[in-house]
Amino acid sequence: MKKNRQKVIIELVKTKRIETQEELAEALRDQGFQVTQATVSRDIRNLNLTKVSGSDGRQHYTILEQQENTVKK
Amino acid sequence: MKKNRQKVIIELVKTKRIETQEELAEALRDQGFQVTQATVSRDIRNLNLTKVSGSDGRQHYTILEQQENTVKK
DNA sequence: GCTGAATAATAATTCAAT
DNA sequence: ATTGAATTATTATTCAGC
Repeated sequence: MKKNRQKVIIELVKTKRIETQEELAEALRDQGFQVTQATVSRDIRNLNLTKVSGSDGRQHYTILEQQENTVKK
Repeated sequence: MKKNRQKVIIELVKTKRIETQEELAEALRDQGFQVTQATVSRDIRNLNLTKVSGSDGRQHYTILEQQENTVKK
């Protein structure tokens, strides 16, 4: 189910250095979840993950704490 | 100069709802900065901006507070 | 070192199916 | 409502020039 997968995604992002959505999709497949990049893209949106560029220049996905100042609806 | 432009970028992101880098580039051109998407991409990396997906589904760029738990070097 | 044009790589969406 | 395949849109990078 979706919720399950998303829980794993969070774990993965926290532990591994995921640099692309394909990479994440692969990692998920390793865990037994058969997903494609399309789905990962949607999960990422749902979970509010984003690519951040570390000071070293490499980019990777991270969980994003909600920190909005401008309205959102 | 670069620093100037980046200051404006932050303002723009805070005030307007910038959804793509092209959009940001345009906004900058309105302010008198002649830039292309390539440069904006680099600025965004430098400033640690990222696209976040608001609860409503729309995505836009935001300033990202550093909130890393996993190592970064 | 900073930039743009062109390109490559990546991510979001559409559309159909379930 | 969720997903994948294919497509489109967007972003990152390369390469050359300044």
